[in-house]
Amino acid sequence: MNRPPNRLRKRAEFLAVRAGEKRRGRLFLVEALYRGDDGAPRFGVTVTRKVGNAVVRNRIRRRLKEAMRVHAADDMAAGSDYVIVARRDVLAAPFSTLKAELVRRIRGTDR
RNA sequence: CCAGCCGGCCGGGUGGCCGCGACCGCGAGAGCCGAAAGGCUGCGGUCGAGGAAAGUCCGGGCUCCACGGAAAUACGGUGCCGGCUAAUUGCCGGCGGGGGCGACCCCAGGGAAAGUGCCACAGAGAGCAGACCGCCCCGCCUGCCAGACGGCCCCAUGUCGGGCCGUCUCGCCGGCGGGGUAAGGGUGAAAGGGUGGGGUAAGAGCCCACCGCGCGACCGGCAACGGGAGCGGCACGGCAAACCCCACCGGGAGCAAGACCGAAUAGGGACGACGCGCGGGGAAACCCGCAGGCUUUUCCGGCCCAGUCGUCCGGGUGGGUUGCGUCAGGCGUCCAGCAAUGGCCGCCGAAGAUGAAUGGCCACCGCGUUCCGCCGUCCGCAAGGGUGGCGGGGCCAUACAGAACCCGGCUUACAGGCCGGCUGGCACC
Repeated sequence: MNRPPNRLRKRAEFLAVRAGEKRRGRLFLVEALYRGDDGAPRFGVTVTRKVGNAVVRNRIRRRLKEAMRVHAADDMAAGSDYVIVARRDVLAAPFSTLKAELVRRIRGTDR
């Protein structure tokens, strides 16, 4: 549970996930795509420049990474990729709210 | 104590739990991902964002490209003088101008007497100077006042007084025409020096004194520049951030530079194997005719008609490695220098990511601010106020902002705070 999940590294990988299922939420949008194998799940974070300057974007990405690592990693389905498109509200939201929202959206497809 | 000026510095700390990246050591030499190149996985230690990492505005290193050297032209940049630096549009020290009582601050600060151009609006006139009002002179006209002369009339008949008319002269008001005048009004960012006196019809550097201005022998300074005997009645407006002239500097692109490793697939080349519809021309390339195929079918028209497989080679893309942090490096003593800076010696080693590490959560302390109480001190008759200390409570725990090849500058943003020097006031000794 403590090991951080694998990350998406290439722009092509992010673009591929855009074709998958989209789940909108108050704090962020989650895109999910089943790759077709049963390898480890991966995730990535997208924060556009519209959200804020570099400090703001870094902080949002780090909070989401930490929330994924600690609370939501085990909820991801094997063989699936997830992209979290963050909104500015992630910056000020309490950490407990953030992790609850993440768990809810990640589990969304599993049923 | 109050008000202010300048310079330098900091940009929360400690701890706990869970994580991330790089390097080094140990272990394993095994497994996993990948076609390959290559990458990942264990344990321990060390290190891990800023004063601006920002804007990407200058300068340099480094890399590649171009180029015989050099110079010139074009284009771009810079622009008081001297120094410093690898270098600059940077920094330091001076000079000049402007502001402030002062500490100090600000300045795109070469040439307008090489030339061209512009100076809107307003105003009479704007670089040729220029008469709108005003002032003055001359001429003419109307009116008024005064005087002189002449004529007529009144009566109290005067060496007196009064009235009317005409002519002339002086003055004044007004009008018209001609001329003088740049002192005044008015316009403007700017109106061809200022003040006073003389002078004049009125005025005017027309003349004089002082101030200003220009030229300037000579003196000081490396220079910018400063001082200045004497001379000149004054001529020369501003804009070069309009063109321009002068002096100096500059080849271009940038780490997505560049170097290396290196697939699948498509395409290129070499070799080999199999194959190439018929006829004519031609050495061949190729051309013509017929046959065949495609264009839904017929005609017409158009197009196609030699490759396929195997091995090897070379280039490029995705991907990966490198470039990549030991340097114009930091700190300190001493020396030279007003300083920027330079030199000697000693010590230290300090981020290296690439959808991009340096984090998440929490506790305590502390800074700040505000309120209450007590104590000291100063002002005050008092009420009250200023200031300092201690104790307690509340609030907040934070600004601007995230390395992306490196370095030196500049500019911009910034909660809160610390230190030093200086100036002007007030009080006390």
